[in-house]
Amino acid sequence: MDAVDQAILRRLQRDGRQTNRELAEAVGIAPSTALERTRALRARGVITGFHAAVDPVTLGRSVQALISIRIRPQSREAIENTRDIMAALPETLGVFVVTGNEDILVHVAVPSTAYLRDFVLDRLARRKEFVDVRTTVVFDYVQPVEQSELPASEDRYRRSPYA
Amino acid sequence: MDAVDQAILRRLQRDGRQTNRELAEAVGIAPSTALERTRALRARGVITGFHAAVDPVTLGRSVQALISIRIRPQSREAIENTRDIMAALPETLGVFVVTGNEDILVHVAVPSTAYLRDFVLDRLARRKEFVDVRTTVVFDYVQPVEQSELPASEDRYRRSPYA
DNA sequence: TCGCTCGTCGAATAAAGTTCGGCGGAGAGG
DNA sequence: CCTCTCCGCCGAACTTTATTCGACGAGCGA
Repeated sequence: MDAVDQAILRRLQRDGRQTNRELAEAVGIAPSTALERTRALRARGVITGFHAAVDPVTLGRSVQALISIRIRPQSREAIENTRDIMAALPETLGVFVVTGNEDILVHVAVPSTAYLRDFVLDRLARRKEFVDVRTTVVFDYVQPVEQSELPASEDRYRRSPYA
Repeated sequence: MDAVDQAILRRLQRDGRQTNRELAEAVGIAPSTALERTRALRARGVITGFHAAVDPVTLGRSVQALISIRIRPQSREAIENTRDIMAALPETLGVFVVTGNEDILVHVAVPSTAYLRDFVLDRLARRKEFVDVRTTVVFDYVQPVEQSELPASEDRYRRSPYA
């Protein structure tokens, strides 16, 4: 993970479809080397895949929400099952398994608040293992286009630069 | 947005780097048509971009958290500023602007719990416009590889199939 | 200093993206 | 019911790109 790898990672997060030549020139190496570097990043598991980003609004899903769910019994099996079931729903954008009062947080995108109400009341609140379901409307959700390197580095790696 | 467009969207979300020929064959159209369809999806804003997905753990960021922040004064300006500042931090994976007790939810990935503590205490809790900061550890975060179409369709579009 | 190793390079080859003229089906108007 | 028009689809030609692979050279250990 030298500076070149970081530059490649940064650029591929911004645009995963730029040509290999373009990428190579931008980071200052030969195309064949860029190809090899990118392959290595994939092989090492740093890059897990390339995906098209879709705008939910253009698909008629303009309402987003975060749904907190408290699950009882609080067993590994129950929570992992719920996580997978929620992730498989077409409404779901993401699922967090969290500490705190609630066990799971589900990020969904739906067409309307009426749809959201029916979804929550008919699909979630009815389940008896969900002892508490709380819904929060999401006004805005932004994701950085790139997941940059942390300021801490070298010998201070894994430690905080804010201490 | 016919069935072919949906198939293209589904496949490109799974793998944004498959060849156009492969995509064309899979959805049953000519490569030139697949290219035109994909272009149209981009032009219409359905596809907003192509991005490499990066695994935070391989970059030494194995701890994830959700940080709830209550902001006062609760002005549009203060909240939008905070949203943008948080999104620009290297630790940040995503920012939600939400209803409820808190105003903003920040999803971060950091190297350790010690790093998280310093980040929260030194970078966030010190700000006087943040009147409440609560941190929740994320055990697991999963995202569906594809954002599928909702069951409701045709004349029932925008309405819930669960009513 | 010598020899080994590994990353890099660049040219050759294979494969893919891209363009564009023409074809054909669907729908509107007569 | 017929005909005209329009639009999307197709496929071959062309351009650009990805990919392979043998060789070079810097860095390092012996």
